[in-house]
Amino acid sequence: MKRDSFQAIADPTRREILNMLAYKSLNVNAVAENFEVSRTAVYKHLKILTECGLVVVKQQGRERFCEARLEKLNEVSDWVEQYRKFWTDKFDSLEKYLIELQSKNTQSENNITNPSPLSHDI
Amino acid sequence: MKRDSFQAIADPTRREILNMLAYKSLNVNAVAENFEVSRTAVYKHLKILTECGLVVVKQQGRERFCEARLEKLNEVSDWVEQYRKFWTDKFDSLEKYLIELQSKNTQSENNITNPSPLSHDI
DNA sequence: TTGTTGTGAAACCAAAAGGTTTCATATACA
DNA sequence: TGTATATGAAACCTTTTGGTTTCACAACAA
Repeated sequence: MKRDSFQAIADPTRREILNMLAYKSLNVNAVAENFEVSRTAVYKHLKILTECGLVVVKQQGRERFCEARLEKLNEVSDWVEQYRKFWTDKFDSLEKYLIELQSKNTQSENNITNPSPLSHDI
Repeated sequence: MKRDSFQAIADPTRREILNMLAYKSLNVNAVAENFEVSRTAVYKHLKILTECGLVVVKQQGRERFCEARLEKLNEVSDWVEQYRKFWTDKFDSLEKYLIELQSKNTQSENNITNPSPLSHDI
């Protein structure tokens, strides 16, 4: 289906699911209980979240526990943050933010992830 | 239609439009010229972006200049940033791990592409 | 005036999204 | 064993999405 995080979080139910799973894993039924819509509908949302990596599922007996992988949101964060300066009115704040970002980047220059605000990796 | 920013940026074409308008205003035709799809299709995207306030239109003669209002993205930013710790913490752990690893074996730095082996249990 | 340009809107279409009900099946438990 | 539970999948439906072609019209330019 080639879904991405942007599409996944466009739906308010899916955002709520992510919030619900942020601090504790729940099985499919437990997630579904929190919504008006049917279990099957929630299951489909979970499937979409799984497809784009925002949720992983771990089988445990007949239950399947859903776990949020919120670090996948960095794809969205990176895109949005490149425009942060447009709503951060005080230049100081932006400067501070950039400095903070810069220090992070230099610390990790020799490895793994591309820290560019435009990167869509991992 | 009660659209929100989350839905607006779910579409890649609309994200590209926003990027295009980030630093300069363009009239409708000028925006449309940059895309494969028809002017009418682009116009509809612009309408959606206008409806949720991410773009404002200023008439000038027979032309309508589209201006990005990227500060409206703070709705998205606020939501995403509340979860930043979920990937910043991991990143920190990875950094520590790599620094430790590098001090023992410098060659290993090229092999690590995914921080998931270091996942915290939440 | 006449023709060209920039734009909005209408009618239409196929596919995707989000939902439902129903059924199948594997696991747990009395 | 037999029954309840947790889940996945299929079939189906309606609305939304993203696109098209076509037409209307105001503003500009010759």
